Amino acid sequence: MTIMVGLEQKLKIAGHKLTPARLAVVEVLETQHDHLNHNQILDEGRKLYPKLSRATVYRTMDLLVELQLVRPLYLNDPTQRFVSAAGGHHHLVCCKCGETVEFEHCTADPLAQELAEKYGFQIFNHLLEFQGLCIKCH
Amino acid sequence: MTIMVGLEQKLKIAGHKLTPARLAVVEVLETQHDHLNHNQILDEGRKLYPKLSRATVYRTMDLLVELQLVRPLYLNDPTQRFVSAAGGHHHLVCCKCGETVEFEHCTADPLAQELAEKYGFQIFNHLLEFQGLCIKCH
DNA sequence: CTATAATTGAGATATAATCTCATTATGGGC
DNA sequence: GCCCATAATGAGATTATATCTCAATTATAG
Ligand SMILES: [Zn+2]
Ligand SMILES: [Zn+2]
Ligand SMILES: [Zn+2]
Ligand SMILES: [Zn+2]
Repeated sequence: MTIMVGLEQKLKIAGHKLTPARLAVVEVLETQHDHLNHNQILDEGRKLYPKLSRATVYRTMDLLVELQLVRPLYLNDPTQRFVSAAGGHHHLVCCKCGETVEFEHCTADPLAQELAEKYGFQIFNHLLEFQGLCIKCH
Repeated sequence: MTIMVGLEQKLKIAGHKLTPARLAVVEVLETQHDHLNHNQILDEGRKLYPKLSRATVYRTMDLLVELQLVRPLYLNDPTQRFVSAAGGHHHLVCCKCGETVEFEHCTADPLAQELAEKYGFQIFNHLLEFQGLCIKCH
């Protein structure tokens, strides 16, 4: 999640303690790829800080979600995964084999504007996910 | 999921047996509201067919997903929920209180076309979800 | 009606998420 | 630098969700 820079700063500014456990989690998010789930964050985090506990991973991710630095996402298995909360997230998912392609070009922003006005929402980001069959599966 | 008509027919056409357990699940999907999870389908289904087992609910939903009559979705809790696979699904979700608004107008279709060509996907439907704060939470 | 293969239910098992509570350690105040 | 209040932690128990196993049942074609 290399887009996720300065998580440490942001935690501090928000008045939270910079404990080794949190720093390990944050380090993982900043250096590893996107879409990690709690277990993967735990495993990677323990390489940096072996005492790291599962509960702390869950708690730290809750905190980061609350601060809107990160957001949860489900792909093709029943675990919650995390991506940067900045900007949109765009997937093409194959219903059969689960292959996932990410794409960049997206037309959601004008719509976001419109919806924000219509419903009084303040919109930060979005997920646009297309389901279908990949080239190998049809 | 009142859009979901004729599930029964479609199961039969696809060569699957019309057992009372399946009929109960299908009846629930056709008469209750959207976004039910496995547990809710089980509870409702048992009102129609008390012997209905949890495993059969999971299996039937797997089958309906495979036949692309229904598709899974995660909202603000860790349970898989189901909506009609027809057309798109469009949400505005409040990160704080979880309030979910559904909207209709959507601009994803031209993009779907473009992506289908670019990546060789055959696209059936999509999910467009905006995250933000609802009017009460900001 | 019968044969057969698909389907089922019950419960065991596996995996994911949450909770509890005694212990530890950060960071502000001095 | 030291102390203290309080936030934060870790270990393990608990709960919730999902998957698997297998003997028994049953829908349907013929
Ligand atoms: Zn595929
Ligand atoms: Zn977008
Ligand atoms: Zn919906
Ligand atoms: Zn749409």
